[in-house]
Amino acid sequence: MVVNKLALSQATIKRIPVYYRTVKALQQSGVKRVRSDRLSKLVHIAPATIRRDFSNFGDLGRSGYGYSVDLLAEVFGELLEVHSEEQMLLVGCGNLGRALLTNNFRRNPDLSIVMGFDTDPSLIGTTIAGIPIYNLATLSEKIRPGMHTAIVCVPSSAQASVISQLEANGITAILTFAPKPVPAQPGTKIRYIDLTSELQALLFVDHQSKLVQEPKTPLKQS
Amino acid sequence: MVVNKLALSQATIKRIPVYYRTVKALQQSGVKRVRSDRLSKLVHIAPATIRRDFSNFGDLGRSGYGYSVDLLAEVFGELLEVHSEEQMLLVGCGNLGRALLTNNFRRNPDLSIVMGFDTDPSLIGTTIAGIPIYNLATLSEKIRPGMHTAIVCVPSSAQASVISQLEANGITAILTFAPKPVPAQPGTKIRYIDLTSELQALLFVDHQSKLVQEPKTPLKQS
DNA sequence: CTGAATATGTGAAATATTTAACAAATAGGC
DNA sequence: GCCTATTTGTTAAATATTTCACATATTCAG
Repeated sequence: MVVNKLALSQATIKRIPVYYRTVKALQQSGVKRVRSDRLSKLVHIAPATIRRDFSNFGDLGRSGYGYSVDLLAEVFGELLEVHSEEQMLLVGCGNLGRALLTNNFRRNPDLSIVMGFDTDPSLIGTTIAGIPIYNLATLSEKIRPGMHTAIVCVPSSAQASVISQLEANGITAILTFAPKPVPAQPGTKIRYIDLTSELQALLFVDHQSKLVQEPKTPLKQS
Repeated sequence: MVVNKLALSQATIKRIPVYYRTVKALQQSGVKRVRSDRLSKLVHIAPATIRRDFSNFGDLGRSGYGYSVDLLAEVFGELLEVHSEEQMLLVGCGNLGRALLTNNFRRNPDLSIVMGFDTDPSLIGTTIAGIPIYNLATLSEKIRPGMHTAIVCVPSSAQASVISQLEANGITAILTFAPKPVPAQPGTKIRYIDLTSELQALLFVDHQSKLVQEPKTPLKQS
């Protein structure tokens, strides 16, 4: 096996896709080399953090030169297994599901939603953006071997049931937009995207920062 | 001013909305008290972390009893300023924008998108889910005083320009789905939601965990 | 009212993550 | 080829966050 298990921190793992996207963009602009401080401005991550992250993957850089963009693209592409297309399924073809099906990660040729599932009879049998929508009850018939990944856009109330169905059918990686945590089987990785929480946390810090900046009702000019 | 500036960690801030949602749900089920270990199972956060988070807001709990659900709901609601409706605008009414307009945080009566902006002539002047869509060029005319928050669903290439327009019109909190970091003015808080990165990081950890679990091609049963 | 049971709040330890700072290595002009 | 300017990789320090463990406070049954 080519890839060894790396002891990467969670923080580093979350940054790998960001690095990958950025060096790919540089590569496509014809840039051949990049220094950690230049990259820092592009990704908003401190140069020292970038260098430390990169050092996990061997000595990628050269003192006094920087990093080869091509090499970085290759290394991160390998880590993310960009060489093989990940065929994913999506459950819940409401507004958000439809938006994701339509968008379908077109910028990333290695990510592709290939089928959708729903329980709404008016959707079953149709296609959205060319992707067929099946009855969720027929999941086990439609799923193809080698599919490990699902995107879940169902209401919180339906989520637990949907996720256990997915697990029963060999899905091990799930991205879900319903914020209700569910007990997952040991082998299953679930990532929750909680838009309301993100927004509320943003509003909270925005308001907090205004509390400090606000002038303390000055009685006189001075 | 009632609310004092609190020195909360970023980690704690991100959890406040989760706590709020959960205690609200408990409250609506008629639950009156909750212990940190019970809450832990609901939110998937360690009991000690919950207690430490809560201790930031004063002595909310009582030994041998737990926490009053009503009190928690009140405290977190106050922190998040749920009493006043946050009127937000959305820029970019493509697939994702349309999905968010249609959904419009209905579960949260205090969050509301009240207008959309786009540059596409075929959208300008229409409504989506009852929300009017205006020409982005007329932002300064349409925006209402007291609006501080925007959701951005435009392509990465348009993002920098859109964000500086928003800043020029008094927007200080921005949630965006375009992953390209932009230089923001000091007072502006920007939160990036990067779906592709989330998905790639998820796939990465899923694959990593399989590398360990995989049996090492056993030669014989034993 | 008493005492056993319970569950908080927190000091201290453990863990995770970022950042500073610099020796060592390389680049590239001359 | 030499020498100076760069820029890495990394050690050590700083910061951030989580978790343990338990003294203390409160509950509630009898």
